[in-house]
Amino acid sequence: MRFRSHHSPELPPLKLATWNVNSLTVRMPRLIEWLGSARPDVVCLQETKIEDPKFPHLELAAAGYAAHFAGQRTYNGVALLARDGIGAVKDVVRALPGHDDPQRRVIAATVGDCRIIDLYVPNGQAVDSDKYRYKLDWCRAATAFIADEIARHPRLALCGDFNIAPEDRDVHDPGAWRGQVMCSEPERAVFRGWIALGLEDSFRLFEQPPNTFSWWDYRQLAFPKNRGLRIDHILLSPALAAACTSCRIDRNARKGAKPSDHAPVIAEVAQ
DNA sequence: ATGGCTGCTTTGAGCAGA
Repeated sequence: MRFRSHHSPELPPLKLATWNVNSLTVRMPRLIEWLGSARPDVVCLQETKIEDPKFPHLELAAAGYAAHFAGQRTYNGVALLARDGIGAVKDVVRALPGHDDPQRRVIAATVGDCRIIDLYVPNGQAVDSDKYRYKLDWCRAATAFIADEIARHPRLALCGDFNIAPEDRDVHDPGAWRGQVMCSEPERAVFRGWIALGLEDSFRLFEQPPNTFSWWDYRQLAFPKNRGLRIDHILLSPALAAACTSCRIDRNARKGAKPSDHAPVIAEVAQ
């Protein structure tokens, strides 16, 4: 038998993206435009802030994407978009098993031959707050879920707004942020714990410009001054990491009128 | 200097985000 590469050179790479849109209702025009220009195959959205019956799935279908979602009024809410023709979407999970929680922060599904997990990790507000304890408890439940998913799906991508800046180089001013929420040692230990499950941070597989971030505060001209954090991530299982050809943050999507405070992260995986 | 934007709320000043 003739040698055959695992990857098919005739197929374009699979394009995975994650984006906290901070209200899908407000961001729909920008999302539709961005889908048309970036043409991702799979998109994980966070902070949709919309109830399932009101989810704009018809508009997304018209743009060429099938949508699956787990939403609620006002806060939180996640969605998973799959470009038409990329493969069937199966085995959708809309909550952390065994974790009783009214907040809609997770959706997972198999898209084609890849397992996709979309997380909206709690913000945590401040390290001395109840919300911080909720964040760490939620992350503990997420860790068990992720481990179980990895065991059953070798081709897996863990995407989302983690609300964790994993290292000081992911922070515009590490001194000011030291020990603060999103940078505290217990949160960074959670991130390292997910890496320890065998995942790789796709962003760090490649040379990156210094001071590349995915979130900037709306206030104080933080974006033009590039005072941001890298808190949105795409982690890949070994099978996908080995085939990953790029990862970048689409800073342009943070520009212009009515932006989300987050920019999308996009990773490409050879098929 | 503890604010500063933005989105949401049975519509208003308060919460939450990060």
